[in-house]
Amino acid sequence: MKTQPARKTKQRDALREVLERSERPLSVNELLEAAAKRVDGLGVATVYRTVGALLGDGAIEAVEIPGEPVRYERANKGHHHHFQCEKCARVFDIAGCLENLRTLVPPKFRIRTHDVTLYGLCAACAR
Amino acid sequence: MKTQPARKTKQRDALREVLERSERPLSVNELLEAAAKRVDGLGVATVYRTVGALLGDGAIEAVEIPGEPVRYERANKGHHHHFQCEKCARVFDIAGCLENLRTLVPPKFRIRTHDVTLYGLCAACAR
DNA sequence: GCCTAGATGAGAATAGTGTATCATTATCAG
DNA sequence: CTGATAATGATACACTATTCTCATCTAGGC
Repeated sequence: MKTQPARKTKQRDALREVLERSERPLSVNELLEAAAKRVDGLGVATVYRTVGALLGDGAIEAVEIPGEPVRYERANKGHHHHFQCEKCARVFDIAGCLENLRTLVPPKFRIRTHDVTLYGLCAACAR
Repeated sequence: MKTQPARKTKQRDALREVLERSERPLSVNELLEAAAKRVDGLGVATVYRTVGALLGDGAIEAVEIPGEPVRYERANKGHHHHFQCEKCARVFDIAGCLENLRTLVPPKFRIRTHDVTLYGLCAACAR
């Protein structure tokens, strides 16, 4: 998988912009759907290719939740975690993080990263 | 998916026992591999069926980590989370949990559950 | 405007998981 | 011991997510 040699196209612009403007992580399908409104006939392959390139550039990051398709979001949001609504299945960012994680593991274990995902109902679905 | 009408077989015993004795969550393949040592010719279908029944009984619980096959572990361990070694890919239990999660989400959101997964090197791989 | 290599889109191909089918085997009540 | 029927195992099938192929299109240097 090599870096895309760069050429400005409307499909890439559309995808980049959708990702840039979204306040929550989007799956490939959500991306396709949203970007297809701007570029007619947009295909999945292009979405995958562009997402791959953006990941390579470090412009976006993957958000993985078990049993769910991978979602992507802007990389410049700082450390945060996610919340998935059990009703509408959308994923939201949540600010902040727990910092006493180190204390949880046995002494010889080395922690490099961590994921925290909360599940429940989002504001819209909770009423 | 209905409850299995119960009949004692060596394959079920083997699977139940492997799960019972394992100190860490096991995937279907790990289960198959481990139980096949006791019951020759054990098939995947039986593993899936048995796991399904045990889940239904509440005897085991699913442990899901993004991009990884689902693992299963005894349900009577109490609340805890998991650690995955980035080298050997095994998953370990970690005791304890962060309790100030409620403070992280916007006020209208309702939290029902949460997952915390740490990644790094296990004691064996860290040296 | 022309040309070429990069980019695209449609669909085929792949990979990983889990379920359904069905002939055979084995449990266990009587 | 025997028979009814649940359980098994091999395999086909279904699904989803992602990659590949390749003919066609197009951005952009000249």
